[in-house]
Amino acid sequence: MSSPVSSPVITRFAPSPTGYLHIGGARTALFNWAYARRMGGKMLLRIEDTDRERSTAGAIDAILEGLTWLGLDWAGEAVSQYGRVERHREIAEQLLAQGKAYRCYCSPADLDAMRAKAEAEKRPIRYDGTWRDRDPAGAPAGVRPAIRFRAPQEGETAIEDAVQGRVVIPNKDLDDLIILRSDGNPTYNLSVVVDDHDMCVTHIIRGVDHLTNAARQMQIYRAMGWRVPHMSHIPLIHGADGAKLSKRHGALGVEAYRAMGYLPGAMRNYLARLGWSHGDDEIFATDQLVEWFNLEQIGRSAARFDFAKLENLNGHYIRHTPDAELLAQFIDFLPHAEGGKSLLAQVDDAMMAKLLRAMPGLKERAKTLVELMKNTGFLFAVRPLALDDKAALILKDGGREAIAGLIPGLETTEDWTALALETAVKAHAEAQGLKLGKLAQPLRAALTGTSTSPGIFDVLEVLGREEALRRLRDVL
RNA sequence: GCGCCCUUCGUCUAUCGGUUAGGACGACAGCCUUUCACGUUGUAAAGACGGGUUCGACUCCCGUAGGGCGCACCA
Repeated sequence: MSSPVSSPVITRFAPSPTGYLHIGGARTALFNWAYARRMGGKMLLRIEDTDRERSTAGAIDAILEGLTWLGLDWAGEAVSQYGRVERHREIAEQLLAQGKAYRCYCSPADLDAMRAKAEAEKRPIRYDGTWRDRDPAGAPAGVRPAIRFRAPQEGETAIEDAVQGRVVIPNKDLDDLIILRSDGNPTYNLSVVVDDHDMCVTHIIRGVDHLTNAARQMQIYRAMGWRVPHMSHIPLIHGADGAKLSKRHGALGVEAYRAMGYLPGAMRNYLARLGWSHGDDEIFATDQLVEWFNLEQIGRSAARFDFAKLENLNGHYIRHTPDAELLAQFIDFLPHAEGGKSLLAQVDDAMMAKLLRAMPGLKERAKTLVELMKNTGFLFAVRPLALDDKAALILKDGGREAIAGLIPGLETTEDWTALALETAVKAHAEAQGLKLGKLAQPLRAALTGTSTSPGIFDVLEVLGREEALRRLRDVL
């Protein structure tokens, strides 16, 4: 039992390990985490693995890894719901003993028939209460019964929800749900209530898809005489077309976002703004989120997932992350990126130094780490460089001559720094009566093999005198 | 079919009866410029529809339409 006075806020994230941690789940976790932090409480993690058929160890790993990547930590060990089945059975038996539940001898086939009939007669599809008041003595031999909760049939059940407001559901629309399967295993609605109670959860924050369950769970809380936690049912995230999230739209595991080069900080910021707001604030650090986060400002309508905005935000985070830190994140990211491992294998101390020096120019031009990785291409490239079409054209179209004219001046440049090189090249341009672009683009083509890159003088500097001059001569 | 929920620019949202309905992303245009970006200036862009209530509705109520979620011996 929780203490009556100023009990600490305890939230929980309770995913079922039947797949990866998808974006909706990630946001639910974020809200639970942020709220717990805001209130000085803690978030627990419970794996809802009572469905032995569909739960996998791989999914559990993916969820834990996803949360960790996102920087969302939880208090204590993750709780396995399945590990608590005995306790769940105990409560089911208790309910049974108190007459608040009863044995149902209907077979799955019976129930299918019941549903089919209801559908044919255009009646709501619900359990018809066949065994609700029937004497178990008349039970068919050899049939193992399930245990059903004896739900109130009259009146209504109201949910006081911090997000949805007061939601009232007529009890006649809630049937007698099975709490213990005929094989003796508990079902979700029973397990959740028992666990949330036993774990002293004070605030439940989850998707609205659980709203109806909330009503059934409330009835179980009442039957047990337990205190009902505060509820917040947050709206779902939809795809760009407004329909259910599909793989194309973002119903990917968070590891996919990681592989696409999004920063965890940017993800947190983006996810926080999906359904929650703090005035006109768009970009805020996680500390700020924790300080501001509340339940009142969570909206009630579903939000569409918008990659363009995520990308913009991610670009902002990349640009504003200090070079060394960003480099560290980039290195961590490489193993998760397509083609990143082979690149990582080429990273030695010298390359790290180059990457660090190139980072200011690189991060200005990347919205994702994947883009940043692509833009490091000129650093990893080996001579003679492969030229793309545009670069080849630039060199063909007077570029070679421009470079030939430039080399002597570069060779004699004492100080191989962006600043000195810029001075030298500009002086040459002026002397020859050329626009800077007529020299810069050929340099870029020869130095990077492409027509776009960071500032050309930075490229020259980062590459170093020897390598840069070699690349230039290669092209003549 | 039954129940519940939702509806402000293309998208995310602010507004908690009185605003020229604000911001952000995206779009478009300009500036900056050695490319690409960044940055910067500006433009277009919204209260689903119909009734009420009120001196006054985006805001409150009802209805309609559209959308979402739920209705398993899944979670």
